Amino acid sequence: MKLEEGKYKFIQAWGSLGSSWGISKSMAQIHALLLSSQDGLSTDEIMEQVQLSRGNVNTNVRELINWRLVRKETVLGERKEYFVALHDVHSIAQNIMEERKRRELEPVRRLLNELINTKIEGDEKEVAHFQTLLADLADFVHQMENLTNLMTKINNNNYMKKLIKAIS
Amino acid sequence: MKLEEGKYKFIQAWGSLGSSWGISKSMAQIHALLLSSQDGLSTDEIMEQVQLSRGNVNTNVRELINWRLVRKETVLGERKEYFVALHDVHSIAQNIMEERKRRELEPVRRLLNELINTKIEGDEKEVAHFQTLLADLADFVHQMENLTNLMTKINNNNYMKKLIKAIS
DNA sequence: CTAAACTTTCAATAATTATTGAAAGTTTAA
DNA sequence: TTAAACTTTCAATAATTATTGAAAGTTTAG
Repeated sequence: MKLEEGKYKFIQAWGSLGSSWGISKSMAQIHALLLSSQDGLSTDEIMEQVQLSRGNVNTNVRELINWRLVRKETVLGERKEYFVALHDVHSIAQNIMEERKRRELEPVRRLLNELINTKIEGDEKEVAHFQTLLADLADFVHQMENLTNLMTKINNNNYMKKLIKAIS
Repeated sequence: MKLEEGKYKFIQAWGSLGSSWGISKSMAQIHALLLSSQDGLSTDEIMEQVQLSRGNVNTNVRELINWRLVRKETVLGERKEYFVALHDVHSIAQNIMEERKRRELEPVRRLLNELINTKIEGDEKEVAHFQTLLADLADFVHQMENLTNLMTKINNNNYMKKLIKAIS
């Protein structure tokens, strides 16, 4: 298989996988393209290689920058911006985990805290059940946050990585 | 706040959070309703309480059953089916992690393995970069799987839970 | 300044995904 | 059997989300 063919396959597949990750196809495709390119690419190069509109590329590249998965790079003497992916898989993983924590866990925690701090009236047994549910969920969120932190530790520590493997 | 109001709030909020989890709003709402009800509910009761069509409730309840988050229950002498949520938060978490592993990680692994097992031709340096990327991603997927397994262990082991907290 | 070379925005549109509800299917009691 | 009491399916439709592309905005060189 030619390299171009491999990259193409990777980009397309990453795109459709993106959907099941709750990430837009374009964003995933652009990310895959930048991951597989050692050097940075310009907006026009991205547009051409993944066949997307200028607006789409602009929006999704900026979203990738928000996720800290891509950064801008400028070449001395050129006006154009080039975009380079973060290539270290551990850092990629860490940034994705952190972003997910922020997007998925924090809103849940806000909701739970709000309800936990409200006095609830009604049938004693049912109220107790509901409050137990809230407390358990809050506990779970907390545990997930711990796990995310652990993940970060693993990335920075090969010994930790082995420990995880050993106790898993 | 009245219990009904609290439940209602929880159900609505869980529904919109569901979207950011890549789960349909209806499924998340039904799940929230069943979680907050100690006893099982029939299709008609669910329809009424979350204001959804029969088809929608049927589809999403079955999806919740697929995720192992809900089970059917029958009452002796009644034809109707009742649906009960799994109420143990640790088991819920475990089932969600496993389902996500199956849906999100396994397809990635398939893709990576396919590309890793293909001979790729092209500029030596670029091929090397691409293959490093594939290998790194495969390693990451593997690590995520380990982490999921660890999660399972934590659920079943309070000592482990403390250990995680300690090393995080 | 002005124009060229870019980047960003956003209303319109397309694509995808979720939801409905009526019809078909199934099970059980009599 | 038949009919009542359910559950399931699925084509039509609605709702949501992603994408386009042209216009507006910004920056820099001359």
